[in-house]
Amino acid sequence: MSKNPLETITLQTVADAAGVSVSTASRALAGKAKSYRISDKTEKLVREAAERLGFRPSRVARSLRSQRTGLIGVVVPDISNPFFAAIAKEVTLEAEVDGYSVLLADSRESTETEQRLITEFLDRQIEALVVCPVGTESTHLAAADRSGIPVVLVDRTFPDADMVQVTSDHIGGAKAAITLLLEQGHRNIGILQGLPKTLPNQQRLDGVRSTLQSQQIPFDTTRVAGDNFTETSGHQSAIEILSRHPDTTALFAFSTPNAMGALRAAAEVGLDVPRQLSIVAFDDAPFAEFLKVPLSTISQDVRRLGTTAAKLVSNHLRTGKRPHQKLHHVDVAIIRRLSIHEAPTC
Amino acid sequence: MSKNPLETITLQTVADAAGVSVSTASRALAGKAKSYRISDKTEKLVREAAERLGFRPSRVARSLRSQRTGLIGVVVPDISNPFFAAIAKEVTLEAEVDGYSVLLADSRESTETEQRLITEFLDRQIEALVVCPVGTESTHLAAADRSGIPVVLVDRTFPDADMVQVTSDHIGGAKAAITLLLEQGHRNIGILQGLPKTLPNQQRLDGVRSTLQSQQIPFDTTRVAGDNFTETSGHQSAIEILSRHPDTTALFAFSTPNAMGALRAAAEVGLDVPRQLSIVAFDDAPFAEFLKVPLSTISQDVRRLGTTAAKLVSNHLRTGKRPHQKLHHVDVAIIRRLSIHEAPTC
DNA sequence: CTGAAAGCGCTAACAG
DNA sequence: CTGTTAGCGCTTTCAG
Repeated sequence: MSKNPLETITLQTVADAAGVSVSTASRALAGKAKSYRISDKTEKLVREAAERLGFRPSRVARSLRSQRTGLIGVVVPDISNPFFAAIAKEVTLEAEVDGYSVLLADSRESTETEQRLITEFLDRQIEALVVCPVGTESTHLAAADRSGIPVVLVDRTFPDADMVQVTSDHIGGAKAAITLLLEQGHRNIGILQGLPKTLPNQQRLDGVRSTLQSQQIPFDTTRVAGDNFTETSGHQSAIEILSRHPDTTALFAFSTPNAMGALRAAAEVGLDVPRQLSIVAFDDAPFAEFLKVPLSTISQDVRRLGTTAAKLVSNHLRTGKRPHQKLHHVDVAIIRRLSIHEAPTC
Repeated sequence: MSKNPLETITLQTVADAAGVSVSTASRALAGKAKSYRISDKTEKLVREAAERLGFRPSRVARSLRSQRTGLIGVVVPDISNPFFAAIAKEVTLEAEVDGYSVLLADSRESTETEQRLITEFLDRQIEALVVCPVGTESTHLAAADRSGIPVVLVDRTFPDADMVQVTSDHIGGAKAAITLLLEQGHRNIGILQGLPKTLPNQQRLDGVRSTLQSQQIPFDTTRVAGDNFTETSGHQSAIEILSRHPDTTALFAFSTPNAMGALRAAAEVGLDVPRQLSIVAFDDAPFAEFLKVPLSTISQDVRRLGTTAAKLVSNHLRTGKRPHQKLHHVDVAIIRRLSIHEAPTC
């Protein structure tokens, strides 16, 4: 081990090289030469020494001293899911602008893991936290919130938690989807739901229910199936609903994968989409229009969700004030493609 | 500001509460009670005090003292791209197992940004770096490599840089794609390439060239077009090749978006896929089988790329030894779907 | 078995 | 205009 101990260039090294004290070196490099009335000559001396030696101040030491790490924590259930990746992207870019770095963690859809990861991040003195929570328990999040740092919840929110939250207009989106189907004469609509426990799922169900009831159409819970936002769940629940209710003429899938599963199921059962079976899905995907049956979607503005969260965090960080508005809704867009067809008149 | 200064629970607080010195408290909590022969009673006292006060050791202080941050940097060109997101995911999960956290950054396909981000990460004393580099310049990466920490390059690698690199078998994949087409009687094959400067692109071209030549078929560079891995590039280059060489019966697209663009072009020109025009694409996508024309693909094992990189890093970190093998190739899978058809006999 | 003290690299209050 | 000193919270000698 011939590791040269001189290898680490510290402020001391620079100060020595410039023939000044560490404090002067620190001030000169921190751009405080003016306010401390350091001579131009000295400043230049220090700057040159630093440059020459390739001095890079240790952010760890700086963090300990200043109690500011410049870190923002981001915790999502699955970073390989494009939806969460997009959110992470926006937060990352916005953070960078303000000189912050992002600590990323993947909770793997586990509340426990999420809790542990957040604790670890707090140990690292993150200055803000953006999380797409898993599950229905929000106490650990509330705890983080009370720790004083900005905390923003995205997507999977908690209606009665007094926290800053950003979410799509799930109720309005579901309403739009159902309205689209009703307009085409559909009355027997199956619902392929995602993770039942999540608020987005519940709100979409609420939207469906209220829209149907406002049209005097009963909301039949046996026409709802599914337990996840996956292709498998979509496939199973489509099979289930279609066999239980052969009169079904339309399906509302709560995610694109759910819709893909439904497409597969329809093909297996021998139903033609959209002539015999219309499909509309929550969530857009870049490939929706290239599908065999271009999919009509209620598209979430993912980037907007991300930028909104990022702005809330950076504003809070800059001003030191919590945002006045707690709940933030981002509009959804209705994208009509071929997968919705007039209801077959039997 | 009634911010209670007692709010931060430090080791000192715990030591005081337990009636011992900070050193004893530190040792008791670090699980070094045995080796320092601390009495069971004292240890319990400290543990209980810590528990009661909700003590959480500051990782910043610990990092400064131990010179170990437990941070791994991950830099990718675009985290919202599922390919890079998958890599980030694997590294994140593996890191977590070893108690590391991941600093994530998005270079936005800019070498400059990448360089700056890496420097910032180095300032934060990351202990390892995983990067999917942008561009053809690898000097800043080599610099990071020389800094002594494990550095692993993924996907966009540099053939002659003496660094640890993980990449798909692009040559073998291209060979497989061309072989598939040759077997179906295709002789006039167009190539829709991606970013020409990147090594994956060059290697795929190499694979195409050598495969054709081994079959005594000339490699005609006028049958190659394209400048990016995007849908737009795929569309334009397909149009270009098809008009320049109307005898083209098959296209090899270097990315899924390239293939999508080709599909669009084919539709515009009035060519039936796959009857009149076969298409095979590098890179798989989860939706490939649901497309109007299910796409045959040479599928990269993205998770494998990620886990390989992650393992290389964690092994290096654990053992302190650089891996013996520098270049790591991950096999590709050939997925036959309907988009390849026998060459039309004219 | 335990405590006192030094120091990781930096910033800032205090003192010229 | 600049230097000395203290201290951020922790770990680890060195002394008992």
